[in-house]
Amino acid sequence: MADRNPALMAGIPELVVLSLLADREMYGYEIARSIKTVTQDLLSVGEGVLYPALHAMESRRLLRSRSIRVDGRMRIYYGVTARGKTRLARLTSDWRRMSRGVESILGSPSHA
Amino acid sequence: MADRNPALMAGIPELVVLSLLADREMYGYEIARSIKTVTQDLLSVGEGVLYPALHAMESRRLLRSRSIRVDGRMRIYYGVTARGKTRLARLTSDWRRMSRGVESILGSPSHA
DNA sequence: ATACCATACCTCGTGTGGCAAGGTATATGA
DNA sequence: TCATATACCTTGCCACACGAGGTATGGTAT
Repeated sequence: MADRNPALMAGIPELVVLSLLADREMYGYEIARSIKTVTQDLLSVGEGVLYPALHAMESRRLLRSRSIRVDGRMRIYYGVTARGKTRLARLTSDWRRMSRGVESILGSPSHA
Repeated sequence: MADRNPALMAGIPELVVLSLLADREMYGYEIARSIKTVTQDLLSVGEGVLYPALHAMESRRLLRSRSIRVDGRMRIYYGVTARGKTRLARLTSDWRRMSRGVESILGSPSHA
């Protein structure tokens, strides 16, 4: 995992967390591992970023949570609310727009 | 132009400015306009972001500048240094990695 | 018993960096 | 004379990623 460009990561945790949870409920630790495995280590969201993000998203009503005790360990499962789905759609749109914009500059030496 | 997502824009100005200037020298005001036209309004970097960014990049020796007086108005042309080219390569690589990572999550409901 | 690691949650302090809102000044056209 | 485009600039605020640390449990190896 060569990366670590904090600036480029801004806004990404919210987007990928919403996207993952839209598919199924997950708990924090699981989300962190999922991001690594699904992206094949292209992305990684540390716990110092993930947990505060989850709390912020819950307080903004994008997520709801429920605590479950499994094998003596506590897990907090998160799911996406209706508001969260709307937010996901918006973020996805913003991301694609941005991404296309960047690619249009990276991929075009004007050669004029 | 649809609205802005400040978080997702983080790191982008440095990348696109380096990319544009790698092609040819430009001055600040021109860069701002170019970003809009080249991306067809997908991206926009305001002057409150651009000028501080240019100064920061110059002090980090990624850019060099020269002032020229044209039609009574001053213009400060910026060009990319060798260090800047290295930085551009790095940022481009980081961006593509990140972008692929995000797409791999957005484009894959696990359905498992 | 005693390490040790994986699981599973958490917070705090620091630094980077986008952004709006302001400012200065010149040339041009109405 | 007034507005608009050009062309530069700074300040203050705030969002956010990150590393480094902390708590606690269960299983496994020594």
